[in-house]
Amino acid sequence: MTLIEPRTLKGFRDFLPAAMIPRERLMEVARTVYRRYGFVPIDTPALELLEVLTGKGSDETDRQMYHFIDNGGRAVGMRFDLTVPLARFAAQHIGTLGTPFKRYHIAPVWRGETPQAGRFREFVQCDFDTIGTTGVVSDIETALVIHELMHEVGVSRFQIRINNRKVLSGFLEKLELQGSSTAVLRALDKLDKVGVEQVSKELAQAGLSDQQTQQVITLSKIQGSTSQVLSQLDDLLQGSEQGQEGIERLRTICGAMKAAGVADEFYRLDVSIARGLDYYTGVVFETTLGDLPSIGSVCSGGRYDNLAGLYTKQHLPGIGASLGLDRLLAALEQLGRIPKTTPSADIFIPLFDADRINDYFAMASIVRSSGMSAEIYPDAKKLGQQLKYADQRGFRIALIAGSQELDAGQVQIKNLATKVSTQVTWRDQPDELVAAIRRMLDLPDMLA
RNA sequence: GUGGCUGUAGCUCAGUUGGUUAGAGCGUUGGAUUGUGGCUCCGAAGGUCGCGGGUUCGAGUCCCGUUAGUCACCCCA
Repeated sequence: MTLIEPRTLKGFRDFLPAAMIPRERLMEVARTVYRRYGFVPIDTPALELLEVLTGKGSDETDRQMYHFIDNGGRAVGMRFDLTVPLARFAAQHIGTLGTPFKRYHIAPVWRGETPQAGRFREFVQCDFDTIGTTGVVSDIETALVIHELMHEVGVSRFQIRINNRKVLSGFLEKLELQGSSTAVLRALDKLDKVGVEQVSKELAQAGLSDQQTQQVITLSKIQGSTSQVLSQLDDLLQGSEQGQEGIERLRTICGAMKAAGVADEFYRLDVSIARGLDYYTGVVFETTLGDLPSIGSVCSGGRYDNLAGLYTKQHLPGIGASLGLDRLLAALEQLGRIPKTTPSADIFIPLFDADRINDYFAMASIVRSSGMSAEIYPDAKKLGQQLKYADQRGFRIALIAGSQELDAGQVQIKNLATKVSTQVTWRDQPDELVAAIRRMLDLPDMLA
């Protein structure tokens, strides 16, 4: 019989424990931060009817979507983000949920695009959105959540770049360029990457006159402290009601961030941030890592006017952002920030004497009820080999007991890092065992 | 979807102008007088050189195709 070569699909990956542990940690961090701000969890199916998913999508997302005909003849697609499912979800349930509604959603999505570093065909997004309100408080909260997420994850250098689509639209309106807004925004979005010259060329190709191009470039060159940027924008957008509205909101957001204790280095007003997606209408965010900008944005989002217009007549404005968990993880890995050792439990119990498994299980049970984790080695191998395993897995304490100790109701508690060990009588006094382990863990680490 | 680079053991790589049975380190595994690990020493397993075709007396090495990774475009988390 010929063997089937075991492999995963292009852009799809397995996760070994060493990768899965930090991955779960990251999800836990995201959950904790979201809950801290009053967001509640939801989940939706991986598969949706194709018409639900393609409704709003651009040609690009349609092309990247996995879809097929199911056994009942229905056209079905796999979700490529969490926002479209949210829109459908909101249209169906907002009546019972009420507004404002703040939810988070941590789940995998699928896109059939060419994989690259930090870009996969199956990846987890951690979305959070506030729907049913246009209040600036939600804008501020979104920025604060992003800021807190990055901190809690352990990234020390990052920058949340903030812009407002209204500033851009107001500006384009002034130049009578509303029609080519998408092209202009796309060109602006990659200013960082390709430089002024290339962007100018692209703008010219989009049908802008030399003067219009010049104006757009002037706008994109605005930079400096938040107050500097705001005053320059003020000048440039005199007479544009929409533009002034956008500037005012940015001013409020930055002021509140400062008041909330966010240091200047972590955010910046950046007019070139436009985001590709067309449905953003207000504030937009993009977060890049100071130590690895090339991997792109790890957390992006923005405000939209009408989330679920395709599915309901109810008007649902909102704002949200998405943390790219797998991209962030790829970045942390490239930066060497993923710890190598993967401790599976706190306490290791070698199977010293195969005839005394009842004693080992009794001990493990005591340890586990105290809230610590314990593992019993499955084979009665030589003690040295069992300890070697414990050592490699990063266990901190071993409970070693052969028939002699067990007959006396005792066990040896050994700190694997310091090699210090003590003897304790545990039979009929489980608290003694737990206390002795705690004492052992509190001892200063002699090797450190 | 388009183009550039890469693909040798589980991992990181070496492999000379094409020339016998393809190597190293780490890891895995067994042992070093059957109750205590990380070090050391000895031994072992593990490779259809990504896959398929071609050129050649002979291909890991050259050519073509394909697949996967990677980078750029596009798009985006």
